Amino acid sequence: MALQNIRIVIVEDDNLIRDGFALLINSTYGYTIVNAYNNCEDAIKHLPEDAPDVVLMDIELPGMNGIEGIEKIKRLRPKTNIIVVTVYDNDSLVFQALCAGAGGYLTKNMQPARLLEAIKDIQEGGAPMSTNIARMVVSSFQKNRNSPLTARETEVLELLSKGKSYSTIAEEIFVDKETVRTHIKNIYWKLEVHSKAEAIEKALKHKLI
Amino acid sequence: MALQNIRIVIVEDDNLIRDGFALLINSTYGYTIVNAYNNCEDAIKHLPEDAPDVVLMDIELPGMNGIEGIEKIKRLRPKTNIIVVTVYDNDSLVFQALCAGAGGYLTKNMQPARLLEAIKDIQEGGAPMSTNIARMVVSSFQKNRNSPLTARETEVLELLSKGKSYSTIAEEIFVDKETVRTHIKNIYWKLEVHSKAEAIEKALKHKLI
DNA sequence: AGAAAATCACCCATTTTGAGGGACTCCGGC
DNA sequence: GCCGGAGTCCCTCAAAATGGGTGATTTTCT
Repeated sequence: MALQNIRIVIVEDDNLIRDGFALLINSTYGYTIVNAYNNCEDAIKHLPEDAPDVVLMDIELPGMNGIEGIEKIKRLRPKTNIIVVTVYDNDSLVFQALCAGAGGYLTKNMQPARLLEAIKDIQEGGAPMSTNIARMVVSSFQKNRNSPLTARETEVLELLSKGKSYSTIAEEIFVDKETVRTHIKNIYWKLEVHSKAEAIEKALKHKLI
Repeated sequence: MALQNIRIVIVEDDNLIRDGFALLINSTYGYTIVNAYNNCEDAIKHLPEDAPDVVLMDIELPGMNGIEGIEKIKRLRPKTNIIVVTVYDNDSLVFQALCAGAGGYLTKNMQPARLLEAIKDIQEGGAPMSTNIARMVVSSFQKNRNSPLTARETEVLELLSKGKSYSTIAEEIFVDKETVRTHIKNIYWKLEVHSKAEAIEKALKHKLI
């Protein structure tokens, strides 16, 4: 079988970490660091020549940050697999990175060997994540189990959040428009809001829908 | 250090698979199968006595299906960790299961040892997933990179999808209401729709927002 | 039996929406 | 230097949607 050599680019501003990763990866058969940068701008400039299969991307960087970097790289070479490697594990950054196009997310407290596994995993169609990141991602799907809203109210609010009008909602759940109005009035009262936008905002924030 | 014995319940209607899992797990130190059922109803009935830390749940089951089962179990014992183990890997089922409260999702083509890893992982705050499932989950965050909409139009549509009115959107992005109206007219033209609800529906479907 | 949930009704004023026109900048690519 | 896309703003019009108030009946579950 032909050797499939995985071409890897590192973007990381800490020299020690960058060189450490490079050494580890280069000394592994089948993995090659084609280049290592300390900022996104340079990495993007050399993207055509480097032609990486995988980019290991830090988030906090001088100049363009990692999130923007991910976006630009994915726009220029959509097939590039990007794994974020960072110390940050707060919700906002993780979801921003994934939305921008990251295919994996590791926090720097991993064992070095995990890095190699992750590269292999993402090349095989996986999405390598540190345990805490995976949990955050999965949790993001789950609703609040202590919603003040009834099942029907939740259903109505969900349809409302899809931009549907009272009349459309009424048709879809086979009740009168007046009933929908009553449900919405009760929703507003329970959520202590006075408009559709406020209700949706609060519902999303508390994961009621 | 005190032995931490993980209490596990299996819900799986295939006798062969169920007994296989049970044998594997019971023969591993620190893991105990407290009970194994071939349907959700029985598992839920015995939930208080079984007091499982982890439930391994199949999806296709006689009677109540796995999704409903997950919901009920999480409602009764929210701290129970549920791992779905199934042959199905289509988007809809995966997201339904995660929304219902599953904390992990494995497809049955795994190596048996993966099951033990997964149980350990979920007990330690992770979210074990098969590679293809992880990729599906991560992909669900990513937007279509070939949107027909401009950046501004996307921004407007995003705000519209949060239930905001033209005037509110105008205020938030510091332009005139008339400008918002123009953007929305262009959005409708590009998406070939004639209302807010249709636009949002189409945008969500094609992951434009 | 009582409470919570779900259903429908009617009033009113205001805001929002969708569709049709037209017009003016600013900027990047050719 | 010109063209076109993107973004901005303006006007009119009629229909639809929204939010608030008040009240009432039925169903469901405990």
